[in-house]
Amino acid sequence: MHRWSQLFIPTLREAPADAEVASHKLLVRAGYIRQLGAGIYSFLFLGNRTTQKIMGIVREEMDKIGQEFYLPALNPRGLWEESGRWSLIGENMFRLKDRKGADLCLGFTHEEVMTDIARKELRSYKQLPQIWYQIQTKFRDEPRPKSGLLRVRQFIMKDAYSFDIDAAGLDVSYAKHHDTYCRIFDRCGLKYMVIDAHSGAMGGSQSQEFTVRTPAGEDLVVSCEKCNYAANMEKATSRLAPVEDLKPEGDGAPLEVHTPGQKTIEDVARFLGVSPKHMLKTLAMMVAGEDVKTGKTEQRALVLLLRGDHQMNEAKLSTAVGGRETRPMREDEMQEFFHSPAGYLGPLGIGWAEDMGVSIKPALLVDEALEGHTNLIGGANKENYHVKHLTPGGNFHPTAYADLRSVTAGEDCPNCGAPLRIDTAVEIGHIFKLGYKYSESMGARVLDRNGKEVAPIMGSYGIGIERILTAAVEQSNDENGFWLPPSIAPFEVVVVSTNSKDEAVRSASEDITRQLEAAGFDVLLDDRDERPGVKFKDADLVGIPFRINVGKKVTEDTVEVVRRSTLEREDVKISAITAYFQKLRPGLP
RNA sequence: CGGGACGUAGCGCAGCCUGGUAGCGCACUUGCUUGGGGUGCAAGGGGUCGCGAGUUCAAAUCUCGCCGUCCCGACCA
Repeated sequence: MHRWSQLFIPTLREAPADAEVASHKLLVRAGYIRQLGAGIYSFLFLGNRTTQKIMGIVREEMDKIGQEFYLPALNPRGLWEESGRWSLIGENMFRLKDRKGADLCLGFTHEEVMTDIARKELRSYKQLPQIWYQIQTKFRDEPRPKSGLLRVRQFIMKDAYSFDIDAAGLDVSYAKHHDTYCRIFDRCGLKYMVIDAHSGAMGGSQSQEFTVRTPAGEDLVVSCEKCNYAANMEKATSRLAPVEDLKPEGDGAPLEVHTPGQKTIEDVARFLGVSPKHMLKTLAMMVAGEDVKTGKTEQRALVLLLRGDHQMNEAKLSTAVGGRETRPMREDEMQEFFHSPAGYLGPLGIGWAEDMGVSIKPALLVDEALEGHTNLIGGANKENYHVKHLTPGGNFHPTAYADLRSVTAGEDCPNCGAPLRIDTAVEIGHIFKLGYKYSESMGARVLDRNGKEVAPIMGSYGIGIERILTAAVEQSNDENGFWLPPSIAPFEVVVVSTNSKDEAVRSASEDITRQLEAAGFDVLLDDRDERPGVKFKDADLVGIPFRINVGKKVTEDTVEVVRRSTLEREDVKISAITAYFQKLRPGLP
């Protein structure tokens, strides 16, 4: 029997001053966690119980599709050099040296280790598919740990890796994970969204994130109220309201107009009496590229055109340039390439590259929203002048069209046309078709049906264990505390003995606890010699979804059941208490 | 890494400007009291004032350096 009086549950009346988000404040106050350093937390009794329950659910569901491994956190440098990530990841990886001076790192994820096992052991398509997973601690030297458990440097992650003989197989493995993740998060009682995600510069064809809406989140999620469209900001698109192009003046040839001192889009639009929608936003960038002949890294000029009222999205730009690094062009570089001051750049009169391949000519990327539009207004590449009648594909020729803009709230859903909303959210899971990146670079090969050597195709799939807890707390809290879904709460029921001096109350509390435990419930008995008010406050704080108040009414065989989420109270006969909770199962809210 | 703030008892804070006995609330210990929403009274315990140098007769307080934590930004396979 779990007696509060014998346990270590250090609740606090006040939250630490440096806690900002609700989950951080409450998990500390409820005695779940204590901070050891920036982004490093200890889990105490209640916190550990909860993460164990979460891991239990994850394990049960993952075991239906895969096999659990236990892998080293300490990894030798060589392995990570093979995949290229030793240098690619940079400062975000914890590195150390052993006594002999050999370089090691602490596992960031486990693609390398899993692929190493695969390449040493897998020989034939007959051994595929394989799904291997682990639930272990990951280390990341985050530049800025923050928000309690949301962004930390050491955390538990369930990560899984699939190996298939072909893309069709990967589709199956991916779908299995998708369904398993839905079951896991359903069982954890979370209200989550599955969103299309940016696959990153690492390649990979498909990727979805499982996210939970909360103001504490760091991801921006675009979602449709009507249909199930949802996507990461880095990936989201929208249907734009039609824009009627400006009518050409005269013969429609490019026409310079004097715009003295008008630099910003808004200034110029107002000055000329047009909407920013008819303006071109011109962004000059430098992009890192490699010279084919010399192999040297060099900078290349890149100009982006967006509609005047649109915002450029860096992740989309990164995708458009194949993951190469970009940065804004400096003023002196603008002079060099365009002989134009900032604020007056435009696409006319410049020899743009014909394709995105290596070329010494600057590239012109035009946002898809501008495709087909005519008579736009942009800079004239000279101070105090803009140009009317600019038409992409007409009087200037883009190197390519690409999706470069960020969606804004209220634009139309690309599926159904209903308005889109934008929320912050916490990422709790991510599934990812990796492709051949690791199997190729690390030399994993199996023989296919025809005896031909091929690289297996991989997927990787992660779940942040603590983030499930954090998201659940963020989702269900008030100023007095929080309540967890029964499936992941440290206890399902707390029995509050309101008067420890009253023998009838005391023994009834014990009986009820014993009964419920016998029926398989996780019960915490608050038998402390405290005033009822103190116990009620603590019970409200610590995340347990149900409370039984045992008080004066024991003489009438009655106790009070309080549902933490709604604070609804209900009198229940002691003799019927087990049946009462059994009826709530398994669909406890 | 850039900008800002903070570091005094377990937690929350005052004291610092203007140098001189380290203080308050909660928590903790003991006794009494109370017993359905952090009960009341009384008596106690607990501090290298983040660390190190310097200035001074004297430093929590002034100066310099370091360390740590938080917030904004950059970053985020």
